[in-house]
Amino acid sequence: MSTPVRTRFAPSPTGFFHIGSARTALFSWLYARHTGGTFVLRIEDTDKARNTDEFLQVIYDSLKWLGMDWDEGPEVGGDYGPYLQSERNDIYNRYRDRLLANGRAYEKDGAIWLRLEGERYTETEYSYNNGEFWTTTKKADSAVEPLTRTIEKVRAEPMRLNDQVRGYVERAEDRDFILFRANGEPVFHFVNVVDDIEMKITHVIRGEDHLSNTSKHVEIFKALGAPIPHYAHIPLILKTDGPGKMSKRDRGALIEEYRSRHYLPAAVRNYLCLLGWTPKDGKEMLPIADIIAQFELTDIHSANARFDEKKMAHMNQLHLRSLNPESFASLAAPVLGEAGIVDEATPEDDIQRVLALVQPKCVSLESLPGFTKYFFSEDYAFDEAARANVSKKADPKARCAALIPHLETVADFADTASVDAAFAAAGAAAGCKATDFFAPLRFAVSGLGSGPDMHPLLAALGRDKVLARLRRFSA
RNA sequence: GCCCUCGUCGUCUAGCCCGGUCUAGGACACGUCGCUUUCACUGAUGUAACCGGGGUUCGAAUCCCCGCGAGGGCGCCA
Repeated sequence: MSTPVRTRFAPSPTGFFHIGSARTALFSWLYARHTGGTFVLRIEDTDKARNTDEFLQVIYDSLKWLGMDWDEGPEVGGDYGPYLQSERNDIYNRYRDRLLANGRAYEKDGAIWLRLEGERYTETEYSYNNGEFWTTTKKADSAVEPLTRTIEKVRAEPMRLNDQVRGYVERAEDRDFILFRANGEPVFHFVNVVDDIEMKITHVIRGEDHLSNTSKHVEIFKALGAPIPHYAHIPLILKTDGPGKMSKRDRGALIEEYRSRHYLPAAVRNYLCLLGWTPKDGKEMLPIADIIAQFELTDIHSANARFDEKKMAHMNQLHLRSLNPESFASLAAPVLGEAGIVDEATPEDDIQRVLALVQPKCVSLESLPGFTKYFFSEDYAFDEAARANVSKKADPKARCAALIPHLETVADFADTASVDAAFAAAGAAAGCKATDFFAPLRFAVSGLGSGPDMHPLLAALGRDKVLARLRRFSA
């Protein structure tokens, strides 16, 4: 191993934390952890008009929530700070002066431009529609007189990038571009490269939407005489349906949402890994240590992936099930408290017992309040879909009414043999299977179509509650 | 318009680099069935894909070319 790996995540605080940003951060973080390198967080807040402290906080919180700790950056410091671009103007000016001095930059219209090296020629651009200029050699057959302008172009040496994900990519810039705006502020391309140089970043891992920009960045590195880092352009996350990449407005696009819906961060992280990368051993659900151990940039896919909310939910369910009962309870109890299902007066033992009972059937913490309310209250709702389902085979009220006398003979509902006998007797009397009582019974006592296994459910609710609810329901 | 990238079940993907073991495997979703004690659980099972056309080859999902499709970039936004 030559130089130690340094990766970075460089978000700009202009909106909430997007799922695509989260995955970009994740891959950078994973690679740093895999190689024993350093993960740097740098905030690209050069666009003052769009940045807010609130969004900055969202970035920090989301990264922490997903378990991505940064070795250098805001809050933790480091040798190459400051880590907020808004505080690095002296550095940018120094690099600008260097380019001005070595002739690779010049001033025009008050802005600073990078001078490309190569043969120069002029070309006419035509605009036929909305004023955007597209270079073309032949005129379109439009009735309207086109706008025209003459621009200077350059036949520059193309960059030949050996991208870790995509292999060799060739692309040439063909015109000088802006480094500093007329108002004196540096643009993204420039600060991004300068910071990567200053922070000694060895691997730039970012979305494919930057692939075409990379030729600009390489030109800046070369003009500055700095070594070019390794690049890995990862695929984009597309909308579940419809065209284009996922945007902030799409459902499920914001990390905040999963947090507020009580998704397990480990599950979200695990799912994000699966979008664009596959574990070698074929196992999808993996602890983070295994992912870190296996993660290689060259295994990242090159095709874009569509976001699938259902698979994400499934991952969450798998992670939920795999929690030991103590962990599950410590996460679930606050959710019940927040939903008002339990309060300080609720005996801790009751809560623990219900959670232990329910964990094997639980699909999400989000659904847990509705899934457990009937344990703690007589005021539980009856699910209409479940009612329709239960009513298909037989009238649930009649079934429950038929069951009551048999259950009354059972003294203790924890006595499974007696409970079984009661079901058998009821079945014999009604001319149906013992299990035919289950669905109506469950619906009567819980208002739901599913829940814990029948024996433990009856035992947990107890004889009095079960019979009272049955009587009320069948009346 | 120009440039870059990508193209295996509805979705995420394995296989592709090093052609035959692929009548293309897994997962999610969906359908069916079982568990003579049910269900959002669990087990089994089914439907379903190599974008199209040429070429190379005894043989192509795998290599080459051309189409087509998808995504991205082309800002004094980041």
